[in-house]
Amino acid sequence: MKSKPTSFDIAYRAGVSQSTVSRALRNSPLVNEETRQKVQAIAKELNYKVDKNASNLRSQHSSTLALLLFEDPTNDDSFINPFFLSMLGSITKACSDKGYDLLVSFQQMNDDWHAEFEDSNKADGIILLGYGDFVDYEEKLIQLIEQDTRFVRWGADVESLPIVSVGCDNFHGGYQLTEHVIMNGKKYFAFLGEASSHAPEFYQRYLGHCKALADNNLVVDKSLQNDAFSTEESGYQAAAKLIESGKSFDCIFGASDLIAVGAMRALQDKGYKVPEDVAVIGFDDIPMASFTFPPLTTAKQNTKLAGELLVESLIKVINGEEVKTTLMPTSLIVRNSCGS
Amino acid sequence: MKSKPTSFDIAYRAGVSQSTVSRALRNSPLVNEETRQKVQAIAKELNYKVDKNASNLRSQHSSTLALLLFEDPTNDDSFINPFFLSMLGSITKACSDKGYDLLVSFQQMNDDWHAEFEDSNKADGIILLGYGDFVDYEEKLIQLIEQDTRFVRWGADVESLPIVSVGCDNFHGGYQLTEHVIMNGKKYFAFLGEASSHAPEFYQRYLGHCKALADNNLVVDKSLQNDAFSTEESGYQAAAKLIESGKSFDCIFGASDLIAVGAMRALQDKGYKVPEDVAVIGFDDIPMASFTFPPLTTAKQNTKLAGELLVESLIKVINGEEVKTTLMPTSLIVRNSCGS
DNA sequence: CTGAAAGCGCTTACAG
DNA sequence: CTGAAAGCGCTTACAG
Repeated sequence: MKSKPTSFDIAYRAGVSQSTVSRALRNSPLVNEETRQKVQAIAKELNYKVDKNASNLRSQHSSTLALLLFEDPTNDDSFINPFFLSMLGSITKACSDKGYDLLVSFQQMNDDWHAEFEDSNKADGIILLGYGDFVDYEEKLIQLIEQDTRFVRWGADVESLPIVSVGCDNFHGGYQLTEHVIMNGKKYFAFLGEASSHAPEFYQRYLGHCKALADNNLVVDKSLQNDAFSTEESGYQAAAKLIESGKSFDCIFGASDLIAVGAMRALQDKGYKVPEDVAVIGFDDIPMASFTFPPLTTAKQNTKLAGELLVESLIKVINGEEVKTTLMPTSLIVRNSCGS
Repeated sequence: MKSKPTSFDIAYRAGVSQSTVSRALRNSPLVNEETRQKVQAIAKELNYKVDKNASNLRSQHSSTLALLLFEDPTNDDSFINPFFLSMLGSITKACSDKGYDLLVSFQQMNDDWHAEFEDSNKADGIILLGYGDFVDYEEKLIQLIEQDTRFVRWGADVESLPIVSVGCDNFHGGYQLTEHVIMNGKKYFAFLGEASSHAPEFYQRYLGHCKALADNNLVVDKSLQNDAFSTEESGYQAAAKLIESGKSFDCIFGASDLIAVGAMRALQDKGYKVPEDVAVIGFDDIPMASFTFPPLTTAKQNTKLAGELLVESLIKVINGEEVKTTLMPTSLIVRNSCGS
């Protein structure tokens, strides 16, 4: 295996100093055009690439962003939530566009994630993506702040802490979705998903949902809210429990599409017709939402835009620019699961 | 912002030399147990993390793997093929398990991907994942070999080159799927997907398909094969063209699930009943396959296992161990789109 | 078991 | 516009 060329090899061939090679390669204005061209030609010929470890070490930044995906340990099968998977896709694309490399890692919620990447100088900053008990999560966020780690996160705004978040208007999404189903004549809503400060996104959706009910003179029946976390299986179980309880309802609002899909399956297994007997609505608009039977009405979170905003915000944080938390709108996607 | 501690800071506090700190932190057997404990305690207290840039530079390896996702530029919307997305998920998990970091990047098929990651010492090796015209792709592979880049790839075996691949038994998968539908009484098969050396995976599926037809005394009608690449839209178009041609057929074999899903939609838009009028089968078993209506019969490629094999194989290649190309079995997933 | 020293391949003041 | 030199923070022979 021939050893890789260094900037000294190029300097030697070009008849200039190594410093000049370094400048020429980075298009420094301090270098003569002719020299620059010669150096670059030789670099190309030798298939030379700057050693990033050396340049990062010297310049103390890495042009690399880290993505930390974390999940609630309760969900321990090996599949990533499809919503986060599509975020992962859009973040990867956004990083390429901005000229950053992306380091991806998984952490369990209970791991000790002392921002290993940033501390070890492998990344300039971190994007946090995942669900988990927010109360536990908040502790970690505080640690990150104390360590001066530069990061942005996906999720609801955390008013009590100086954190840059990018998230969706969950409240409005929940409101809009509920209102739409009310227009279709449904009156008795069940909500599947934790509605507490342990799950702020779900909670906001629930609050929007309740507001829509109240604004339409409908009653919020607390006993029709069952906890569920974002998996199909959990949605199935929660819906099954609801059905067994014997309470009557004509719509199930799944706090996420995965929950809604599981709920729909539970309903159909028990002989209910969707949407005639019970309408079902979800949240996220994951790819499979348009393929369920009937196709799922949901609130779309724009993952492409979210990925771009997350990356752009983090780059600004790294550069010390001022950045504000962004609240993206959701869009109502009407399909057939809500009765039109 | 306080500056990060270095190994010298720890050495000073521990009253030992910096070399000893370095050894203690890497659990070298050359260091006294007591010294080691003291050093590690201080490191923890200062929240010290080894600077990876410096250690990689010095030791000339990085404990990082790079994943190069490439796509045919014809598919230029921002969504990654869901099959690769789930591979991405499993590769990420496999890397964490093996103690490697993962750098992810996108490349267009026509980019100059001179293994930028490896050359720049950011990664010890590369995993190649994507579809594209294989003839173009092969050129790139040859370049990588010439550069002594360590890599493994997902896909069909390339017999002519010394390359480690991990892939599925596409031939057998195509055979098995076709045979199953023949059992269900279908006789006139259309195949949507390029069947040539430009797309070896699809081609193998096609060949397996043809063999199954021949073994069952059915005719292979070449005019019922239409090119398509792996998007829903392309599948829709190819199926629409097929329908317009007026030829008769009672089964469509989509070379991938995405193609099959698009074809199913085209059939239903034209008033055909699936599977009564026309059966549809796909390949991959992407998440949405179980949610289409009717649910799609397909050949499952085990992405979890694939990710693990890819990572393990690459690590072996990096360590100079001998590795062979792996051919994973596919499994027939029978749902309702094939008539039982 | 420990320390002094060299050096990985760059970038960047500093001097001209 | 260019070059000589220092130094980023480690790892690893080498010597003891």
